[in-house]
Amino acid sequence: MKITGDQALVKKINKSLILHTIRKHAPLSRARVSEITGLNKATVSNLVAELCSEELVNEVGPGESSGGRKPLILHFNDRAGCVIGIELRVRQLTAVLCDLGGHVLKECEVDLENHHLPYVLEQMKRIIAELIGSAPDSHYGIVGIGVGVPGMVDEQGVVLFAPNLGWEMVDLRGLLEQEFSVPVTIDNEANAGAQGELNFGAAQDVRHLLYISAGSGIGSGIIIGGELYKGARGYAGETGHMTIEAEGKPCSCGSRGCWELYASERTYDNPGLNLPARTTPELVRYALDQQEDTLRHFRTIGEYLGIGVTNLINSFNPELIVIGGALSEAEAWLGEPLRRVVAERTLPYHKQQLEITFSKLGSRGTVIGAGFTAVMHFLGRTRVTL
Amino acid sequence: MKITGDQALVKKINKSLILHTIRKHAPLSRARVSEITGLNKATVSNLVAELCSEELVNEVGPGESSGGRKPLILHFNDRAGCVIGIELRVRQLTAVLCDLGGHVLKECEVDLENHHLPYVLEQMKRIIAELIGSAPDSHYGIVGIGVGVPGMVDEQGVVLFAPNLGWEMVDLRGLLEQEFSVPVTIDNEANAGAQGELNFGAAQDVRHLLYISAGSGIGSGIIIGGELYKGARGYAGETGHMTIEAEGKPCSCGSRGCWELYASERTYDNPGLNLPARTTPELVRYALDQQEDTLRHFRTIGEYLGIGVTNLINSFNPELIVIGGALSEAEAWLGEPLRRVVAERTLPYHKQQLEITFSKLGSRGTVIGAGFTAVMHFLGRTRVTL
DNA sequence: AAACTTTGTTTAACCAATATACAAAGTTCA
DNA sequence: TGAACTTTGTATATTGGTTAAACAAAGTTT
Repeated sequence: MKITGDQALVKKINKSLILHTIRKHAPLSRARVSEITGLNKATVSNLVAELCSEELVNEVGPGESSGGRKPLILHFNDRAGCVIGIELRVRQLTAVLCDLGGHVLKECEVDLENHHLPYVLEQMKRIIAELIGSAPDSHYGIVGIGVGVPGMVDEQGVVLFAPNLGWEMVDLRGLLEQEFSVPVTIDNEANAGAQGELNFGAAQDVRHLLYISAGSGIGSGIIIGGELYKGARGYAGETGHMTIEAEGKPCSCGSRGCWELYASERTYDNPGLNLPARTTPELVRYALDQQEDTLRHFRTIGEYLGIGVTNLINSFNPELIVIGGALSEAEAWLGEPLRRVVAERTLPYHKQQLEITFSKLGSRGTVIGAGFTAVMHFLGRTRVTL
Repeated sequence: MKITGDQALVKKINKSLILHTIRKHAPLSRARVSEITGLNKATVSNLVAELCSEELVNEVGPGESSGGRKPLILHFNDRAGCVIGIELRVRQLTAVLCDLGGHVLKECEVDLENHHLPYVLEQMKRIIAELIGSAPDSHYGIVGIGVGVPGMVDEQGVVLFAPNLGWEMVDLRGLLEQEFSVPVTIDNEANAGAQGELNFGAAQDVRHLLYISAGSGIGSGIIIGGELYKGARGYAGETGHMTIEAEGKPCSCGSRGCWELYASERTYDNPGLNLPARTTPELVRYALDQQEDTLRHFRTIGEYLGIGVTNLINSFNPELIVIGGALSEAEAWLGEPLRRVVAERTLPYHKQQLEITFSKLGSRGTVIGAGFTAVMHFLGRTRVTL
């Protein structure tokens, strides 16, 4: 049964529109909301009253007059509730407590000793419980938990396959919802990162974004029309296994010449390179000391990143590309070769209008994005397409 | 100013829903429409009455009773108007006159002697005028012209770049609208093909479709959520220039190792191959005669197609992939190697749920799709996303 | 202090969907 | 055969949302 139109829907659309207008443009008056949205002043007044009584919006007193009656200033009430954002990584678990505005209230980290599901789940539950315990009192309390995991996730929040954890078909959402009785959203780590940059980082208000998470592998978060695109079964964006050398090195995925064999931290293990270290933070320090092998290798990685990025540009024609993940810390050395290769290899029209930047949120992008996914899930959004 | 909700919008949503329900499920009764859409019977009655008086829907008399009063059968009125679909190719111009149901009423073809804009435009105008002249009388007359061109097109219908025609920045929509005073839609040839398969061919009711047009080059039409995805500037889907060999053959686009150098008709010119012909239809005949070099080459093309298709699967995770374009005529020889390579190279979860088929509409897919784009533009569609 | 501006609310009107009742036209089964 | 049931489609009154217009409140300008 499809979605039909009735008055309830109209109200939902307009209320959602007003809520998100206030969230993005606060502080502002009812009159300004009416101007921005095109809704009648009376409609705005009514719906704002409801939003206020739902504690999602606050009236914080009069503002400056612009030649008439003083406006009553509205704010989105960041403190109406809290969410928990979690990033599950290979060696660590990062978790944050955020308010509805995405402000981090508390942060913690645990090292993981192994990847057995019961153990990892135990750690997650412990850290979540701890954060929930330290959450400030609020009208809605904890409204959701968002998790970013290094693997493929379907629409139901089942981790289909996470090679770095050795997980297959883990119903992570079910397990966490059962424990905490709040809505849980599970997302691929790159998708969470994309959400973070889209809402708080380098990609605010971008319609078509490609977020590339380059770390121990490569994954992409694809935002189309302001909306996360997950594909038919939820595992779009597995770009690390894009072939860039038809007869290249064999990959653990069963294919050959995969992009991430040439442009991720997986290259560090290559013995021929003579690298003085095996982790990005260490190599960054060597690069700062002008260590030759490191500089050369970063240049190579940058160039290979450029090849894959070019492929994605040709397919998606995004407005903006954001490079995130552990490798983004090497921006200083990757940026030039990456942009050079993209400029060399893309079609002329792409060059003019495409921007490539590195993550603004750095290593916290994913965990903030995961949390924010839960916020958006709580607030909802109803829109019309013509 | 954003889209707001009011009663007019509600009506638009429901009317659009009913119209498209009838279009897809006809013949059917009002009661059935009410069931399918979830709308109240009275609402359906009212809106169907309007659609009838607008001639978009016809009541064609009573149907079979299922134990009660006989239903009054409704049809979408294919004959309420006509559209013209045009496919502009390198050597030819194909045009069809279609009714609103996508049925071809008349078809013609012109050979092109050169690609100078004035000459091509002259031919297009002549052929369009001829088809308009032969259109049957109908309530709305000619409601639009849809064109598929081998190049990149922006949202305004400007052909940004069409290397095979030597065109740059041609405002084709403007030129045609000025001449004929009906809405004109211009689309990339692969996008038009995707629309054709989506509505009439191998991909009916698929939500996420990837249509790959393999001919003199390779282009892709990307359907996301049932909607054509054009990217930030309208040139998403330029997948032919995806790198599959980082240091491969240089391409005329300025890059190297582009997919279409290995998996399109561009391979035919490679002197080392010893091919007995240089066009797909001829080679198909040789393949039918078991000509060895031809069979081997088709196998190679199929394998390389598989590599690129794998890349796109990893990025987009579509529900269905349809291979169209001139090379689809060689399905018998391309299918096995293509599917084999995809099976070898994709991640395990992709294999289970992905289908790869070849175009059902064959060479007419593009021109029908182009026409149908004009139909959809005329009918409009208003929907809600939660 | 009078005139004008700006903000936000109140009022009445409008209109689309809906539930409900109902009419029309069929089938089923004793 | 005819009474009971089914199905289809329409008519009616109600509901509940947006809106235009008037208005009230609170400021600025001259």
